[in-house]
Amino acid sequence: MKSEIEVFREFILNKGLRKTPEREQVVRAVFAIHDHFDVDELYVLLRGQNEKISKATIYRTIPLLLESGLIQEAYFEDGHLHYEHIYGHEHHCHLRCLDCGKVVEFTEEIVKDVEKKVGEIYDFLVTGHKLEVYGHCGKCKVHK
Amino acid sequence: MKSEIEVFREFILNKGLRKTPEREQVVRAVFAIHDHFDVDELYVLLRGQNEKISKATIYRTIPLLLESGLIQEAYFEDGHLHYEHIYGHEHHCHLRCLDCGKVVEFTEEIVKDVEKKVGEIYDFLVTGHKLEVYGHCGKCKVHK
DNA sequence: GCTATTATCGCAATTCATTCGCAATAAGGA
DNA sequence: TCCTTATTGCGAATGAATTGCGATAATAGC
Repeated sequence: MKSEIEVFREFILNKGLRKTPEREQVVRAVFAIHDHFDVDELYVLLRGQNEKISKATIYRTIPLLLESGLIQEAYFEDGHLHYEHIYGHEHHCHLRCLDCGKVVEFTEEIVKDVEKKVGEIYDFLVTGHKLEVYGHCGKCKVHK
Repeated sequence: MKSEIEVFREFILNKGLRKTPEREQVVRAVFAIHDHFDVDELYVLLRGQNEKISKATIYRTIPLLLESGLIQEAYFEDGHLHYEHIYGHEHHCHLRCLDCGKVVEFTEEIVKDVEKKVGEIYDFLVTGHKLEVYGHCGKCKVHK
């Protein structure tokens, strides 16, 4: 299996874009975080490693990572988007606590069937889905 | 079944808040739009009816509508949140075209089972879910 | 109904995420 | 190595959402 950097380089090449150290630093940072992340976390991480990358460059790299399928949007919270890397991971869904914000990942095969069925009914070429289940986690539901 | 205004009045009363014409205008606008909406659309709609409500008031009313269960966040797009009224409507999911942005609503009972199962496994009191399936619609997939 | 209290309103200013303009830099082809 | 131009970093600009504040108006108590 290709590494994320290899996948990214192929993508850059195919698009006729330029291979730059800044972009690859972002790719590495994204895959160094094994959790959901936002732009600011990437920035802090990279700056902490003495990389002098600018936030604008990170913002400009995000769409490339999305388009190349290395990351996806996970959720919108606290006024900004959060992402997660997906390359090399099996697809999963999120279970979120509405009180404390805790997020648990789970996998559910049956949603694949829903994809297929809905795609046929409405004549869509389905490429994916995002399922978020929410409620109150064990700790928080006590107070309800 | 109670009307949305009645539900809202009960909510306001229970919270010890005040019943104001501005808030109720927002409720009416929200239920006059039978589609997804954003704050600006509410503002334009209300202003077009010669209501002199301010945007700040709409922004301050949105959390009340969310908490009372009259509306929910539908998706984040074009840099801002979009909502939809849910009171009196059966739950539905969204099928979105990644190319033209077209959104189709569909219902899928089986997701209820997923909710139940996941809630038991992770000890969550599940209150709902949001499922978005995406891909390319009939018109757009031709060019792929 | 009248008055006092204070929640809510409108407005303008503020905050914060994200985008953009532009001059300097550097990637990659000739 | 040189040339073209994509990309960078910076700071300014944008735009959604929030907030401070004085004015207004909704309720509770009389």
